[in-house]
Amino acid sequence: MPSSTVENYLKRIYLEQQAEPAGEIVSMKSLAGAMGVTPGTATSMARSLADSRLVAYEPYGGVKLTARGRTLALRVLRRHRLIESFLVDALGLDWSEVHDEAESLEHAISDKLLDRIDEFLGFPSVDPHGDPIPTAAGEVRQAALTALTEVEEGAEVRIARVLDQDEKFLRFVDRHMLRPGTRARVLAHDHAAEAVTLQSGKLPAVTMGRTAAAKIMVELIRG
Amino acid sequence: MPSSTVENYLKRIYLEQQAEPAGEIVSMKSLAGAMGVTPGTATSMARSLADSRLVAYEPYGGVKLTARGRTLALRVLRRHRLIESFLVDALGLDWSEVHDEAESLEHAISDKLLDRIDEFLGFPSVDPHGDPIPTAAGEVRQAALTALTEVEEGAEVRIARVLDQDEKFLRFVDRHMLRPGTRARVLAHDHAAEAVTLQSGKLPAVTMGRTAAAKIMVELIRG
DNA sequence: TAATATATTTTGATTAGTCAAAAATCCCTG
DNA sequence: CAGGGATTTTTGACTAATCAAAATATATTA
Repeated sequence: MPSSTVENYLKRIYLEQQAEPAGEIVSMKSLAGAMGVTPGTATSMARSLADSRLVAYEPYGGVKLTARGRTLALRVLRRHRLIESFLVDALGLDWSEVHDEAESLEHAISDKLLDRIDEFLGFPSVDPHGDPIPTAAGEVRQAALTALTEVEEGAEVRIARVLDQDEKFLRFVDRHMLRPGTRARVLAHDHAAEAVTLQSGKLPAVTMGRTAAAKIMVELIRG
Repeated sequence: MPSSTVENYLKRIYLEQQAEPAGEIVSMKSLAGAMGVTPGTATSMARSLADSRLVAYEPYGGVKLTARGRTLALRVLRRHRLIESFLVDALGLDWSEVHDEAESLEHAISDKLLDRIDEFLGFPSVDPHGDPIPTAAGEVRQAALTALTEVEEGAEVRIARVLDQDEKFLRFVDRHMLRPGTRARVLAHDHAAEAVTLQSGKLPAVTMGRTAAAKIMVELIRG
C-alpha cells in the first residue's frame, strides 16, 4: 500500500493537473512548490512514482498521473472530502478549520470507517466547500459551474464552490454570507479596478478583487 | 513532536509496565515482542528514547518511562480510548472492531478535534472495553476492580472491564452478554478444571478457563 | 562455579524521504 | 542561433526505522 507521502504526492499532482490544464502536465517546479520540497526531491519522487506506474514521467518532461495514479489520487481526495464533511456535519466544526485535520486523517482512516461515514452523511456528492466527492469507484461527478468573474452584471447566482482552503479566505467568505448554497446577486464588474461587487441576503454589498472572485464558483439562477 | 513510532513505543511500554509490575521495568524481549520488531531494534529505540528523556534505560537493565514519557504515553492512550468510544457511540461500530482503527487514528487526530469528541461524548471516564480514559492533564482515574477469578461463588457482579482487545475474544464476550455494564452471577469455580462458570441475563450459563476469566474485571454488587 | 541457555547489544546494511549544492539541460530572447 | 536565465537532474549526505546475524553479557542449572 502507498505511504502517506506517496498519497500526498498523487493528490497534489491531481490537483495541479486540474489547476493548470496545459496538457495536464505538472512541472517539477510546481510539484516541488505544491509539496513544499526542493526540486531535487520532486524529481526523485517523480522517478519513484514512475517506477510504481503511478505517473508517466520523462526527464525534463514533467509528470502526469496514469490511470492507476489517478484512481489512487481520487481515493485520497474522497477520504479527504468525506472527512471534512463529517467534521462539519457531525461534530459541528467550522468549515474553515477542517482542512488541516482532514489532511492528516485522510491517511489513517480505513475503508470500512469511511463507508460508515459516507452512509451516515447520506452519500453526499460535495463537501462543505462545494468540492465534489469522488465515488468509491473513482469517478468525479462535477456540475458545470461558472466563475464569479464570468457572470454578467445583475445576474442572480447560487454559490456552489469555493476553490481555496485558506482559513482567512474562508472566513472572509463566511463574513459576507457567501458559503456554498447561498444566493447572491452580482451588482457590478469594475474592469478597470479588476473588482466584482456582489450582495447576499440582507448584508451590505461587498467588493472583491478578480483573483478572489475567480475562486468563487456559482450556478446561474437567472442570467 | 514525537513520531507515531515513538508514540507507539511509549504506549506499549506503558501498557507493559502495567501488565508486569515486576519493578515496572520492561525488558527488551517483551518490548520487542509487543512491538513486533527484532530485539536489536528494541535496543536501539530504547537508547533513542532515553536520549529524548522519555525513558530511563541502562544497558541490560530494561526500560522504564520517565514522567515525561508517561505523560506522552497517557496522551496517546487518551486519544486511543476516546476514539474507540466515539466510533462505537457516534457511528455505531462494534466494540470488537474499533481497536485497529483507533490504533491508526490516534496518531493523526488533533487536540482540538479530540476535545470536541470528548465533549460530544459527555466526557466519559471509560471506553467501551471499560478501560479508563486518561484526563487531558494526564491522570488515570481507575476504579478498584476484581478479576473474575477472584470472585466468590454465588456473587453477583457487574462486568466492568475486558482486558483484551482481540476481536475473537470480544465476540465471545458479546455472545454471552458479558459486556461492561451488564450484571452476571458467578455460579462456580472449578479449581481442578481451572474454570469459572457464570451466567448473565436469561442466557444459559457459560464456563470459561482461568486465563479467559482473568481478563474480565468486575465490580461486586453483593459478595 | 563452570557450562549452557537466554537475553541483549553491536555491526553492517537497507529503504524512504529529505536537503544543499553542483552539473546538466532546456528554452526564450535578442 | 547563441547566450543566459530558468528549470531540472545528479550527487553526496543525512535521519528514522528497520532487519539479520555476529558478538557479548547475564542468568540458570547442573
